[in-house]
Amino acid sequence: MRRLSFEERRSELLDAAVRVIGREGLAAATTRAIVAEADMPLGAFHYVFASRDDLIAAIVEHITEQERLAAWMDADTDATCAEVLARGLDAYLRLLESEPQREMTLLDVATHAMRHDPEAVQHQWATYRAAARASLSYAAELARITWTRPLDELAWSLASCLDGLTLSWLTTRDSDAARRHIRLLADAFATYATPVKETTDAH
Amino acid sequence: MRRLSFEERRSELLDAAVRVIGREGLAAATTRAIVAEADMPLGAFHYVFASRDDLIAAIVEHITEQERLAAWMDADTDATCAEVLARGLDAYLRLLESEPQREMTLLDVATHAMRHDPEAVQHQWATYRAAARASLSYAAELARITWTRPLDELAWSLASCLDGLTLSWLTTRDSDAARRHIRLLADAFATYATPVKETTDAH
DNA sequence: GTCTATAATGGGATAGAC
DNA sequence: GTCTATCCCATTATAGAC
Repeated sequence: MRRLSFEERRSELLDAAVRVIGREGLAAATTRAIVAEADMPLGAFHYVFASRDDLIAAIVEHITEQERLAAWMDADTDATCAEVLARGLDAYLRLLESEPQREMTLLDVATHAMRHDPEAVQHQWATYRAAARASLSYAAELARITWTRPLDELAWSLASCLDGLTLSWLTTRDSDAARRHIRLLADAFATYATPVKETTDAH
Repeated sequence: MRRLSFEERRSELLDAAVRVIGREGLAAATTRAIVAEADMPLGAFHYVFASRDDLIAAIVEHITEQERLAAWMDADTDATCAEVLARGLDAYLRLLESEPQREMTLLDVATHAMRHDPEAVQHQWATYRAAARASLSYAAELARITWTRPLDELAWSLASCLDGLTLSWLTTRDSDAARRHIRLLADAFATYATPVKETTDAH
């Protein structure tokens, strides 16, 4: 029918697979379901991917490229460190609430890859950690503070807390409790902030 | 061959299923693989379970009965609140390190059940939260403190942090970072502790 | 290059002999 | 009650027509 380049086909199949997994889970993402979602004939699948396993491996990398902390902090006002962090975490929670399938897809693929491709998972989580690190740096800038503990350590902790927030919200769907938890987390991290000397503030 | 009661059979099949899922993941836990693990003929499966879905649903409940915080805190010394908590969290981490399959099984089953039986997952996480609550109460007793925030709120947060610790350790396998994170968590929760007046200490 | 038709496998469930 | 043999379906992968 229509003529697609290798890359277009690959990309459409990956997107279709992500949609199917989001709706019905990894187990339901058969080659048939994926090509149906992408509106291609079954045979087209193997133009691009050697096997179903091959596609699933590709999904791990495909997902990693997406930023988890996309809509993070806003440079709004003169907020305290805890407020800046709480706002950032709340933005993440709102993303989670609006697109829970996104993170469920992530969990599905991650649990699969933990067994079949551990290195890919470690790489994926390293990406999250880097994002957490960047967010902490940015928060420090906004709140005009510096961190009193190594940024890498705090980033590991923040990434871990985000994992926990994700899993516990997905399982309980208790948004009020999640928001109370966010306040607690923000306060906890703010403990490791100290005001930076302003240049305009010198004596 | 040998004659087993309904309950014995059921229990052996569930245990076998948990072992298979632990080793190879939920997708690999076919009826054939499970009965092979339990050393039963294929037909025996349907003596007990109407279908494979039926067994998977039963696994969720079966797992929930197991305590996640089994080996928690020891009543050892006159420790501070943060120390008691850190020791408890460290005990959990050691359990995780020694039996990672246990938690991977849990994740596999939970992600499956999130789509197919959300209520069962909420029930499972409610159990974890109750265990977290009990642990916080016990820690308060050991460290002779009371909590300055509602116990239920702190329990939700602790359970969430445990979820995060689990997921981030499983994905990174970085035990050193996990232990640094545990110190941070213990300090954060200790923030909400205040010394209780001792009865021997009155006036 | 594209797609249909089919081979080959593996799985859930069950019938029916013992 | 127990287990073997089998049915039937869904799946992956491919061969081969267009």
